[in-house]
Amino acid sequence: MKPVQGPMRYQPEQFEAHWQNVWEEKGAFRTPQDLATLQKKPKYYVLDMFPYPSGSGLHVGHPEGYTATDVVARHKRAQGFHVMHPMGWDAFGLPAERAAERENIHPAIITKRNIDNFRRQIKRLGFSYDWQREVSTTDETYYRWTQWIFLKLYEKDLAYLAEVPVNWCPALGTVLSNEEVKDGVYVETGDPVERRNMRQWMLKITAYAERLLDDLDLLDWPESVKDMQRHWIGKSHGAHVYFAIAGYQGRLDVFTTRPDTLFGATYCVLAPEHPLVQNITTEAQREAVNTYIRETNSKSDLARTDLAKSKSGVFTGAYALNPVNDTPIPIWVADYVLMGYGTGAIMAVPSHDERDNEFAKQYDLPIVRVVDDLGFLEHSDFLDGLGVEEAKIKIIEWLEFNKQGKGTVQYRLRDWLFSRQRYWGEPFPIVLLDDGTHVALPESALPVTLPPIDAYKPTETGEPPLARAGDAWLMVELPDGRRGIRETNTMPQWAGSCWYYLRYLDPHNTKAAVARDLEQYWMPVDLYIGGVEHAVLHLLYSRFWHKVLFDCGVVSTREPFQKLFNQGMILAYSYRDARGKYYGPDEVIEKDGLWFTHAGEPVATQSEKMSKSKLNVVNPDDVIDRYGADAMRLYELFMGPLDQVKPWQMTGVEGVYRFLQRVWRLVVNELTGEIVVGAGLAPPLLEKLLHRTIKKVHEDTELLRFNTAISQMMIFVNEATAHTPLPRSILDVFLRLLSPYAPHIAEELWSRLGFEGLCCAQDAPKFITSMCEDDTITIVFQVNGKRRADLVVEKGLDKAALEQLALSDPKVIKHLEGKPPKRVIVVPGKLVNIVC
RNA sequence: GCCGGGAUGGCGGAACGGUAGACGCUAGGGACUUAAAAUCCCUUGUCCGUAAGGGCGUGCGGGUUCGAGUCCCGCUCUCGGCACCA
Repeated sequence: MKPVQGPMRYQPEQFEAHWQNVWEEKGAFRTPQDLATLQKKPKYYVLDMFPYPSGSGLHVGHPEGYTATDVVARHKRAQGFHVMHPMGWDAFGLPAERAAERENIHPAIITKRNIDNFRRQIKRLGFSYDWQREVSTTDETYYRWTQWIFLKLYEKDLAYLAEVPVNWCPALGTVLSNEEVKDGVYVETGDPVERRNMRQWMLKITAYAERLLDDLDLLDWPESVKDMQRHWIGKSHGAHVYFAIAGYQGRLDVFTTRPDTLFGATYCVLAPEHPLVQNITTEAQREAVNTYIRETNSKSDLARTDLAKSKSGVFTGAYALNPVNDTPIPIWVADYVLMGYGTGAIMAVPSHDERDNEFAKQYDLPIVRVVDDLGFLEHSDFLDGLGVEEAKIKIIEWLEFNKQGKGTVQYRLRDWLFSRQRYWGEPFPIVLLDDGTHVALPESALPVTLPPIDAYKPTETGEPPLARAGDAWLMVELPDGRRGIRETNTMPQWAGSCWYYLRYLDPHNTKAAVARDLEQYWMPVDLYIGGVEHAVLHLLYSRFWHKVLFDCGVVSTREPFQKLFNQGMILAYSYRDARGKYYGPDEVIEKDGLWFTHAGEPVATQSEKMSKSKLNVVNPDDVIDRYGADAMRLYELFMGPLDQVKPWQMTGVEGVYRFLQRVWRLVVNELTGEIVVGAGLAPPLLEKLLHRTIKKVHEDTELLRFNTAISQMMIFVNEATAHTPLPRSILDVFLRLLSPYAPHIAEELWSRLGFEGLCCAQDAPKFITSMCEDDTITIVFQVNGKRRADLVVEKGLDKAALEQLALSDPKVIKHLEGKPPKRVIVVPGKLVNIVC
């Protein structure tokens, strides 16, 4: 047959949308809601991380994880599971609010516009989501339950108002949580953050620190993500040590992980914000201390971090008394000690702590060694000669016995700053009373909906935007007659994404966040795929809420996400000239491996994160327009292992597109459109290859090794092409195998071949083990570990026979060079290695 | 600085301790075509050689093993994360 591309060639644009409509109309991916039906099959819950529908739409990085979960979802359905595979929108948040400000449109309208665009783009890929379960955090029917969960937190005393130093971001006009700030800037935008004291809502995540840490062991997560969480929680064992202060009544508590080095403490340091500073500073030092504190306060967090290279501090004039020997040691103030950790005060042991050492050298403070090179205590009285661990135990006993301190556990984790001074978020179901107290609204008052306001910015007096709402919204009369004003802060964006995986299970329930029996059937999430950027933020917050809900009896599992998998970022090639100016892919040409602008100027090429400023963003719409959704899906997965960072290459899309064309030609005559089906049986070798392919695709899909699964299907199609026309039995099996990966072409060819029903609704093909094995095998002959020959032999030859064959092989004889074999290693079915 | 990944052809990547480079791309050659596109076939790690064949090859240096991309020790580079947390 002449391989010509005819008029009836593979044209995905002619049928992809059609099949998407058919799936939707027939409810092919709708998951039953009725428990009796559900319980007839095992369940599988495969979840994508909740996308934020941004104004710029999707780029090709987004659908990587979505394609992976979709293949798994379709695969599991075909394996006989009820599959939960939903999609929705984490749609509260700043960008929509800023766009609203710019365009003077309500953020809800911006949000709807963005969601519509995201949904359209996602739907074009033919994912098997159950769209009847779509949720958006911004819907009243959704955030009603976010508020309800907040009430649970409030009831359990896990939500409280506190005057705390917060991360205030002037550019955003709001506070941020610790997790959102790094090096003094907001991690998302790089806007600087400063420290302020404000009265804010906090969630007591620290009360769950131990469980959040321990239960990580139950999870099938990447070890790196668990490590990041462990580090964030930052549990450390140590002791509080109480220092008396010369000439002052109060005492100074310090936290140390090295109580064993107490005899080496030569000074103490307080954080500049420490309340004792003002009390203990002597008159002689007061001015110097106040000056230092003023300087520190004026430094931004960023400057504090930058200046970390050199330490600074000032002497308070006061002396602490070392509890073990009453030695007076000076108390300093320095900003290398943080108020937010431990007690905000330390005992400095410059001999065994790098930071203290640097400080001591800078200010000429004494350094006393108390642990020798072998790790034994010295100059430490009753601790002398002990190892560090023994000494720790002994000194803690001593401190506790003498009431001079106690052994403690300290966490790095701090409570979660939970309020934001923005409009586009969930209002708190809280009323502030005249007397300064606050009360939670009853459940019947939910939802507290967002009122219309005239502008999405703070008031003249610096109050949050919600303070602009009229009295009708702001003023509340409680059932008992008391009057108050509504809380005008809103919840952070993380709130809605903390529990969305539960709402998908029962999205239209008006009586509960999720029905108990459905929750029990579906939870936990079996596979959760998303980017590593949420390793701490979302995944820690979400686990915390889940545990609270567990304690409330709302959920039945200790952890929400059993298996987590991080997809690697997709990069794209960018082109930059010597001056650093970027060029788009259309503006450059390749010549002998080097790249030039059309004007002939050389440009350097590198693969970088996609961004508008680098002119290297690839839009899935463009890819689908040219190659279709199936090619897009296949390429997303064929590029390489899912968890690896890898660059997008348009030529690679052409490769999988050509593969799909070959699949097409297995069934359709491109010139006439006729269906090409042969009579009789397939050649036995092709049949065997098919079974091996089923096996490999099945195994690789289970292990999320999609790239090698696709590669195996390519091998099959390359071979099958040589044997057209293929019998129906072969096509039947192969199309069902291909369907999870390239569902549109599978459906189209399935239908053209006149098979019953929808291809995506069929059972997965099964392989026969005996069919996966060859009758003959190739045995490799090695001489001294080097491959010298091979031989095709029957299966099942024993070691002696294989050894005989190897020793009589002419090439082997040649390489033995007449030397007698010293040793022969025979690996049946594989090789023979002759050592001489 | 600390904690994790990673390093294999021109490129993306394959390889239960057992034939390194599957599959795809790119490039070159050929077929088809008036021509081009598309498609199909062949070649494509590198060096020597007309060939047959052979040498060398998985970031670097050692080691274990009959045999190492794979395991161990010590480095280099690179990408993430954390970073005055006492």
